Amino acid sequence: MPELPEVEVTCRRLAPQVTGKRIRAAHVLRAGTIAPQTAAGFAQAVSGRTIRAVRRRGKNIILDLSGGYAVRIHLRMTGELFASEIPDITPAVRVWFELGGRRAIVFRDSRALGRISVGLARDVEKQLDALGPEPLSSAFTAARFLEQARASRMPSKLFLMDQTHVVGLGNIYAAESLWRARIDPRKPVLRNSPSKIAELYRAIRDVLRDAIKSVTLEYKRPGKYRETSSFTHGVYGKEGEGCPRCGHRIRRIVQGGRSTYFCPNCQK
DNA sequence: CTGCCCCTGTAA
DNA sequence: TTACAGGGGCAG
Repeated sequence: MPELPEVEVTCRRLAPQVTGKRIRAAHVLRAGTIAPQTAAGFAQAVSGRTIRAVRRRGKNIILDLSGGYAVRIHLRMTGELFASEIPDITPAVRVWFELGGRRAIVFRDSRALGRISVGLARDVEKQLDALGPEPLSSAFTAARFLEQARASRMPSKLFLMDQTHVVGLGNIYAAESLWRARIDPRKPVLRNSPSKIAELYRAIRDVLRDAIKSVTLEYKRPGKYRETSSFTHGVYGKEGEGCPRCGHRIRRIVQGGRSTYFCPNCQK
């Protein structure tokens, strides 16, 4: 599920339901989900605190708590975070936060790769400062992006995904951004011309904004689950199909151990 | 850079 | 049975 657009929409939908609520208790059903502290230490640290804000930084969800604490949640591959009534404990429920009035926040994660931690807000902030700029904020400028791109020999796709040059892009939206900018994902990023990098900069922002819109619509249908959003993919998952732009067969390769889809004809 | 690991579910 | 999965940390 989660790249920046999905995490953003998760936060937007959670925030109005839990901001201002007090955490009565945290129930950790799988100890490994909490790191680096212990399950008991985590429950102890968050219990009794009030949720002041819900926000996103990259693919992380931050719950700002009273008393100068913050919870950091990373959904990884299959995590989901949502407000609900006291939940049924299905096997994928890893952690849930008991609020007042029979309300709860549930962290469900079938693969159990997601991670939750708590810390002093200033320490959490320090960790987040190590991440690159938010792509839809004013901190992410074309000039900064160009400067970073010209200094890296990484393949263009891995450059987009490593969360230090820009945050929030994962396997799908990195591939889609490159497709829109017509850049070969294997090409060392510094070998792209400045105008190509400028196109990529625009593509990243366009792709993410479009995806947030799609995911927002998707999540609005109550009770309906869908594996993918209505975001129209140009290449992702389309090995062997025709490129929507030029009709050439879309290829699948492996980079950094993960699938990359691209059009070898129009991505140069 | 590649490979391994963390985990589980689902499809080929 | 194997491959693969919208992530990321780490060792070599």
